[in-house]
Amino acid sequence: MRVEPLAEAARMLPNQDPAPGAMASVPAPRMRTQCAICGVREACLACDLLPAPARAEFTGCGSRRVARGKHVYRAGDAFSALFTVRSGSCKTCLPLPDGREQVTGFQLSGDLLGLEAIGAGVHRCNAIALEDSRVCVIEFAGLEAAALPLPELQRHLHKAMSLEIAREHALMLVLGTMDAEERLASFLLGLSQRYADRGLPATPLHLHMKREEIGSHLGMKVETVSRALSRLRDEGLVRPELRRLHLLDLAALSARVGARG
Amino acid sequence: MRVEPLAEAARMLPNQDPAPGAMASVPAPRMRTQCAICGVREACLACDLLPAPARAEFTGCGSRRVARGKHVYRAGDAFSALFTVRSGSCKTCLPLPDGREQVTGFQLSGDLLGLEAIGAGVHRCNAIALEDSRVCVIEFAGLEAAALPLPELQRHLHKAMSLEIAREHALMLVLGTMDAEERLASFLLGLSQRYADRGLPATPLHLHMKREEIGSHLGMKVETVSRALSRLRDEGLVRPELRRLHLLDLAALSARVGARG
DNA sequence: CGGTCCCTTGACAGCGTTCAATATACGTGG
DNA sequence: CCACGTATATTGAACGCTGTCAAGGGACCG
Repeated sequence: MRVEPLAEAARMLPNQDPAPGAMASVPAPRMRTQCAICGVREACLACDLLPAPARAEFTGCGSRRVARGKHVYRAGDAFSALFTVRSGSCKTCLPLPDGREQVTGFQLSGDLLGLEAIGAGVHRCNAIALEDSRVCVIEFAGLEAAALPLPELQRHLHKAMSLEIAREHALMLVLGTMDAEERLASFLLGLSQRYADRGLPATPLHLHMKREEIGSHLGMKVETVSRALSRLRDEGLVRPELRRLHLLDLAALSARVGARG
Repeated sequence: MRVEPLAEAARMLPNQDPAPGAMASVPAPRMRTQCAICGVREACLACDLLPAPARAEFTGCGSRRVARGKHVYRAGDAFSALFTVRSGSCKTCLPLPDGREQVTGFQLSGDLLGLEAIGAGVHRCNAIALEDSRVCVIEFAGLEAAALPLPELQRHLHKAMSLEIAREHALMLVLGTMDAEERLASFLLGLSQRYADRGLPATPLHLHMKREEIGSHLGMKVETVSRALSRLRDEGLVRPELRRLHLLDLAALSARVGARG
């Protein structure tokens, strides 16, 4: 069992984060140059943990391109596979009866998609690519079978699911206790941290999602997102350039999240 | 694999719930008269799914009394075991640096506690009994080991975790899109449904938690909870009697949740 | 019986939503 | 390459809901 993801997980959780209040995320698996099964760059859940003999048998793993705006899966689809984001990024959103949607999360490379569907056997949210992306398809039946003789793989799956739960607890805290500026600061710090985890520059960060999608994720309207962003800009904490955003003062952003982080 | 929990899970999720908008919950396992291992009434995760031979070896399961207001575990505790509520009820809450708390959930009999700690190896929230309760202690190392040769047990665990994730997505929707009355109506409908799942009368329901705890869970202040409750009372939808609450019009409550459920 | 905790209600202020207008970026087709 | 239309982002003004502050009543416990 690699230990880095655990350490990252601990850091990302409330009260222990170096950037207090930053929204927790499922830590990215340490990147490798190539997936042993799919032959695509970077590692994924199954590829990374299956020992060589099992890998040869585990054929339920393949990669798939997803163009910007296209679905990885739709609410209502029967559940059969998990996905990991290999490159690009996605959003997951619960559809509402009136046509609106609640964005439940944004996924960067290495993040898992579809964990919410194992229990019911049906996907409950839409997963949509925010940019041209590539996902790894992991047949869940095969994964479960492969995990039976492999404690390491089983533990990895359990941890990924548990971290997702912890991440959502942190988001509940954001939605339940913070005002607009705090929510936005928390979101930006978390995103920056996740970029850094992946070896990308933590600033400037490229926002692949619309303001409206950020708002849906944070429980705010577009106008409120824009206004909060403008206030953070006026205070010298960030420099927004549409989809590009410079973080100018991480400490001040953390302080802005304050006692609620 | 029993099928009832699956059906229940599907019902509890957005867009498919018989009480639209009711907050989703992890369905209670179908009750049995006695746990085969602990000898306590009702079944639990491990007890119910371990075949007889494995059961004899699995000693990491025992029950524990928890008095009202006492902790099942505390934030910061090392993770070693999951818990199921056998009787009574609990709350889980994320502590905030300033001493306040965010209630992440209420657990009734049959519900699992501690799933959020598997990933980090450390509990991130407090679990506190709302009334004199009894919990079943399930050593996680033993459970994982026991699950290795048992696909059924493994799947059960995966489903429980996945349903927890789906439940929290639904709560994010509540926190992100609903106003005070809708949140409260959704909460009460969900609670009523969970009581019914356990064979208890769906109304009147006994609220073991304080208004303040309901508020923390729903992202509202005590006064707002009280006011929203009074409005629902004035409209003839509920009849509150302090900790006792009659649901007078389920259909109207569902309608109140409206298009957002 | 007194004290504390919990719940409810009122008045007011503040923040976020709503409605509206404007500006800018992007995509499409000429 | 330019022109146009659409989508996205920002900003302003007024309204409404929820938070805040304050007071009072009632249940439970020692």
